[in-house]
Parts: sequence; C-alpha cells; structure tokens
Amino acid sequence: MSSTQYTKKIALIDCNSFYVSCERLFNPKIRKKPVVVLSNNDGCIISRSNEAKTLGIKMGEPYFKARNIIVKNNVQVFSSNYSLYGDISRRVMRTLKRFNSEIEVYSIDEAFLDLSNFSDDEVEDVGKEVRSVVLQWTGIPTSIGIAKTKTLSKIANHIAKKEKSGVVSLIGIEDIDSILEKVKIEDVWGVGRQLTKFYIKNDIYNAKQLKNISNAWIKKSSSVLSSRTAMELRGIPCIDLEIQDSKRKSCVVSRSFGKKVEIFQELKESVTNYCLNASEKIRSESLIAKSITVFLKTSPFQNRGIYYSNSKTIDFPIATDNSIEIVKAAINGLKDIFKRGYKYQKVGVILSGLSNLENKNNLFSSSKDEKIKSLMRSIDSTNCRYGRSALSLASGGINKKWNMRRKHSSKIDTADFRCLPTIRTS
DNA sequence: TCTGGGGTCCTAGGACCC
DNA sequence: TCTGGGGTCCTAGGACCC
Repeated sequence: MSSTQYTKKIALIDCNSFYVSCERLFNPKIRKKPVVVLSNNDGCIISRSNEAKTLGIKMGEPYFKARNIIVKNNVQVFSSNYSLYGDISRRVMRTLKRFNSEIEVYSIDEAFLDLSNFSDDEVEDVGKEVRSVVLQWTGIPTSIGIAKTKTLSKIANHIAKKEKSGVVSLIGIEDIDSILEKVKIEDVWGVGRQLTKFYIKNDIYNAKQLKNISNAWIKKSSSVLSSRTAMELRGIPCIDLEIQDSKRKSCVVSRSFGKKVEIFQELKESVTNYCLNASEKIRSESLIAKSITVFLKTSPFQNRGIYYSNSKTIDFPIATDNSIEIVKAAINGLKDIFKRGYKYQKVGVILSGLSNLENKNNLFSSSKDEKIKSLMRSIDSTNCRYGRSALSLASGGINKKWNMRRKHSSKIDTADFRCLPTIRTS
C-alpha cells in the first residue's frame, strides 16, 4: 500500500525563543535587543533571544553566573510569566488547528502537524504558509521542519532554525545521509547525556552513524527506545502522533524557596499551599488521586552542611480529590522525613495514580462526602474569581517568607483587565 | 548571596503464586 | 537426601523530554 502518494509527512512547528517572543509582543522596544527570561525564583536562564545567544549566554545557565555579560551588554531580563505564555501558546495552537485538526500539542511551544494529505511538491509551501499565518495572527515567529518521521522532523526543524525562510523539508530528498552526517549525536531527539556518552564510547558521533548501525546491536546494548530512534532516522515511523489529549497520570507542585528554610512550620506552610494547588488542578480536570508523595531536599550545589533529600509516599484508603484529606496526608509524610538542622532548598508534592472521577467506587460515599464536595466546589469557584489562594487553609500560613523571588516580572496578564494596553487614536 | 518545574516511559528486581 | 522455574504484578529509580 505504500506509494509516495501516501508517505507520511509530519511537520514540527517550534516557536522561536518562545518566552522571549511573548514578552516582545507587549513590549516592542525590546524587539531587536538581547533579551532573556528567567526560571522560577529567577534562578536560571530558560529563554534567550538570538542576540542573547550571540553574546554567549547559555541555556539553563544560572542567572548570577551570566550577570556580568548581562549588565555589560544591557540585556533585558524578565522573570517568567507562565499564565501569559500559556495563553499565547493556546492562540498559536488554535491557529495551527485550522490547517489540520490532526495535531499533537507536544509542549508549550511545539506541535506536530500531519501534512500527509499534501503532495511531496506542495508540502514545503504549505509549511511557509503555516509559518506566515501564525506570525500574522499571533505575532509569534516559528521554525518548521517537515519529514517522514517525528525524529527526522525534529532534525529538519533544527536546520530550519538557522535558515532565513524558517522552513525546511526533508521530503523527497534522496541523499539524507549527507544531511544527517552534520547532525551531532547529542542533538538527536531522544539522545540525552547518558546515551551521548555511551554512543561516543562506541565511536558513534553523528546521526548518520546512528542511522546505519545494526538494530540488533542497539537493542541489545541499550533499549527499545534507542532502536526506535534509529528506525525513525531511517524514515520508518515508530512514534505515532498523539492526536487526542490524554489525561495526565500525575500532578507535581514544587518550588524552590526564595530563601533557604530550616523551620518545620514554614515547610508545613508551603507543603499545604502546594497541596491546595495540586488538588485544585486535579479537580479542574475531574481526576482523583490514589496516593501522594511529599519530598524535600537541601541544595545540591552548596556543600556547607551535608546534602539531604528524602521522600515519603502515602496511599489514600480511597482515591480522592479532597484538599483537606490531601493536605493532612502530606503533612504527616513531611513529619516523617523532616530532620532538624538542614537548610532546605525545596519541597514538593506529587499526586499519582490519577484516574477519572466518574470511575470512583461509590460504595462508601455518604452525606459527609457530599458536603465536602460542595465545599471544594465553592473554594474553587471563589479562587477562580478572586485569585488563587483567596480561600486557603489555616496551615497555609499568611507570611510566606519562603515565597519565590520574581524581581523582573513584566506584570503582563492577558486575563486581567487592569493589564490591558491603552491605544490612543488621534 | 543567588543553580527551575512538570511530565512520560522503560527497566531491573523483588514479591508472590503455582 | 534431593531445594525448580516460569509467570505476573508492582515499584523505585533512571533517563529522557520541554
């Protein structure tokens, strides 16, 4: 059944320097200037404009280490504003869906789009069309790579990033080896730090070499994932497009502290808040959790004092979405793993074994359950209206000395009327 | 002084059963 | 005296992704 007519054609659309591009949307003055966006707590650099990349600022670099370059070159710095980025992301994805509803939203700034319906000759022009419509409708610049498999479209995208047109198609190209030869092994999708080390030890330095190595060898010495990657480099699709958005299986809320924390009471406050946050999230998706894990850790970078990290998982008797129950379990877990005398950098909670609320076994439900349900509902609607944590639990505390640092926030919120820009007409 | 946060999947190994 | 082996299920930890 396979003729060129039916060859899979997968486009990977990737927003360029996404967080930076979002900040630029509302701040035209920084369009041509070097810009970086910082992670939570203003810890690391997680998005860089091309100008900032040229200055040698590296991805994931701690902010304080890059500060010299930043000050010297007047680099514009922003704390991350995820509600803004999430909103812009939804606009981009909505725009992409107009070309084909067969789309996999892969991350906040990336999507795979099935273009198999177009002929080999058309597909690159379609890519250019997608790119220009997204730019026009959302203001976000993108790069687009098109190929027969997801892994190859990642590579095409990687190349497109450096092209002026922003679009690269590998469809219909005979001699793909000469292209893959220039792709470093660590730049292949699915090859991380450990695999890079392993491949280099075995004299595999680029994508071409990985493509041409025997499958049996890879499977034997690594895992099925690695052999899948190699197959995909050969143009054989092994990783399907995931069109329908599946329900998540776990939910994590964790933060580093703005300032190291030693006191149990303060850890308890933050764990309470993270639990409220997490349970609100799963309720909004109609999920219930089978268990909760609490974890805490000291900084792995500062070795004054010894590193300590621990976690505790607690199973609920019956899967739940009840904030009060969830908080109670988490604090009990925290008591078990807390040790006096350490300066904690981070705590967090993980709700896992998530399943649909409708599937809940109602054998033990009672009128008390109904009361709790309606309490949760009113907490959620109040917080939705007046901002998260308008309603909280007493153990959540009110001082929040441990709160995050966010010194460089642009304070843009596309969901807040007070942040609407003013347009003057003359 | 200051080093993010949130996910998924695979594998090895233990527990248990017959 | 002789002390198996195969199957399944679960979990923790690791590796990867953005």
